[in-house]
Amino acid sequence: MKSPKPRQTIYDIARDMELSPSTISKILHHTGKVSEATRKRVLEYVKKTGFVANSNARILKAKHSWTIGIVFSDIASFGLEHPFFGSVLQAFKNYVEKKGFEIVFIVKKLGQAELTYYEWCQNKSVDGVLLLTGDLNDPDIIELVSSEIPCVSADIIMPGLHSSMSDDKMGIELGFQHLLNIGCRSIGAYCGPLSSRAYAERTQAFRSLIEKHHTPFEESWYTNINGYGYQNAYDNALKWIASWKKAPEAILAFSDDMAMGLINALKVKGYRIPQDISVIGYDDIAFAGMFNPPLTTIRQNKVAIAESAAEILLNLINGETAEGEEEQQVHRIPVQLVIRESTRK
Amino acid sequence: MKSPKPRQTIYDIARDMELSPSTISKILHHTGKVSEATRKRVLEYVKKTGFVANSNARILKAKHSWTIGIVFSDIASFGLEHPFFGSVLQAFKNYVEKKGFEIVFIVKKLGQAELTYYEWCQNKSVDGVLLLTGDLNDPDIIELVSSEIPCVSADIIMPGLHSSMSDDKMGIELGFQHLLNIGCRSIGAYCGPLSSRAYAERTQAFRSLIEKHHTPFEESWYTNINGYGYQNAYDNALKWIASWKKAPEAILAFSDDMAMGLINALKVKGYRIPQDISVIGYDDIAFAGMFNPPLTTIRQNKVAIAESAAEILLNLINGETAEGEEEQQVHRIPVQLVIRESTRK
DNA sequence: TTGTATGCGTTATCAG
DNA sequence: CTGATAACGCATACAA
Repeated sequence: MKSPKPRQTIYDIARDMELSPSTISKILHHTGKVSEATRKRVLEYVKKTGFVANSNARILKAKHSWTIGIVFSDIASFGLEHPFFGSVLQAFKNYVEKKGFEIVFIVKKLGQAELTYYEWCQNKSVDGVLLLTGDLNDPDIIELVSSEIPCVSADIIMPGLHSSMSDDKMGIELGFQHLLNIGCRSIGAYCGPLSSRAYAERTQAFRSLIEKHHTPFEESWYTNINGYGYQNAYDNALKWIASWKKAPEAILAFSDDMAMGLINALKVKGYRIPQDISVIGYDDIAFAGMFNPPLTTIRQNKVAIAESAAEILLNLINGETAEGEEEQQVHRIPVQLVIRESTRK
Repeated sequence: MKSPKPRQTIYDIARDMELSPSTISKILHHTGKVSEATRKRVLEYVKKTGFVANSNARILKAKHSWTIGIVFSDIASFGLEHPFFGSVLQAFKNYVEKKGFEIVFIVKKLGQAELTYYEWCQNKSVDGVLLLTGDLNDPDIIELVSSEIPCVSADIIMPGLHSSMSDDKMGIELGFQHLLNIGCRSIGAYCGPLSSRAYAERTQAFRSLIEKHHTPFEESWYTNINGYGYQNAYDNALKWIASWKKAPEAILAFSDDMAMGLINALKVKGYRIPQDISVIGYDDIAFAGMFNPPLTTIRQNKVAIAESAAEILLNLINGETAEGEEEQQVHRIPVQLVIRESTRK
């Protein structure tokens, strides 16, 4: 254990340069009037020593932290391992770091004390918040969103909350149309918890397409299950399949892991994919292409979602929101049909 | 945009209670002598208002931050999406949060300034560091590890650096023995970049097993490729397979995504898995069981690795390291053979 | 153009 | 047992 290399302060520099601390500070912040000569001199010295102002002192003084808080409530219970939101977070992180911001996970406790999200953010002087996932009805979320702290979401929609997410109506239409194109007539859907905005919207889009195209439909061809993840999808699919009087020719699964669970359950029940039933997934997670059969799926543009959210948030933070944009924005990012082999030719 | 609810300070409490700020502070920290009566009174009031001391002021004063920095250098370039390290990070986060610590990603810049890892940690008063992945030769890593800041690693081994990782020798032995048990005689290995400690160790273990068991072996049955990820593994596997004079009966792939790439390449080349060639993966990532065929693999205990690393680090931070343990510790976490269907019966 | 004084919110030291 | 005071490192208003 070495002893800490004592960190340089603005006082040290002032002493070394025979100037006052405030002059140094001014130069560092391009503020106030300083002679070109001393500015140059100090800047050189600073560059040489690599001085950077102590972060916590700055934050304390400035009352903001160049930090974005992340709400990643584990409704899906796998947090960072989540195949979709994990990717969005990574892209978001990359983007804001380029702009000089850091990210930090918002938790509900500080040391041993319990705080609400909002209190935590205040306490830490967080500049803005990304709601990656979250429960619309969580009072903590509501408090946070309706506070003065700029928030943006990559998933949920709430009055007054800016957000950026996939065009899910488009996604379901793309999938549905593809199934029609390859000659499937009867189309079912395998859906996750309706408490999730994404699943609710996809369901709505699906039902209106059924109506629009007068596709043969039995109510047992649609189901929404509780819980998340492959295993859960697999277990439920087994029961669902057993409930059919007759199998549909194709199924839209509303996430890739659900599609995988479903397909493996279908196989167990003796169906061949795609010969007997075509299945389309949603997300295009990394594994979709490695699955057997490789999944035809709706690709969400995770990077675009993340960057759009980041841009909105950074504008909000900088007060650069253009005229008329103070109103809630819901950015819809286009999705893309990726045709692989889980749908028949 | 609401106006901020002004945050309560220790002065507000002092005023309300007609006491001095320092008394409040003492009570909050169970330090110094305070009469039981006032202590009770203040504690009640504090609980009622939910006051929590401003984090940045505390850090500034205390010179430490109850924060663990994470080095997640993107040698593998997918960061949070990494199927193995993403899981380890999640488990680590869960563990330290329970103990009242937060995690934060260490970056090489602060605002627009470039810092080394060590400088950044100093600047932020980080209490300790988890090196999740990292390049042994990165001068930044070396500087950090040899500094006074407690560090622990979940992957790399360096003199003086405590670490916690899988028992990879055991893993390869388990896999090798299983292949022997099911009757495979000739065994090859598909390895990733040797600059990674894990791959280097697995290679070593593999080679000594070959010698020990006098297994038939041709040098073309072992290869190590550059780069990471499924696609890379797939592409390289195609070439590798073409280089064989004769195929081995079984292959140890040193990660699950490599196993998947390899298997899919083998299929393209007309081999059946496991009838023609048995393949064992390594990691047991979430998808291993969903793959076709479901992967026989060596399961790394991600949670145990993370928690062991967290415990070591927290002890270091609290100075509770037991006698004799100041020396470098390399905790080896047992792995487990998971038999599925990519190895023949 | 530069320097001084003060406050950000805590905590630790030292009187009272 | 309690309270004033200083200090953490920086940034700003104001004085020189």
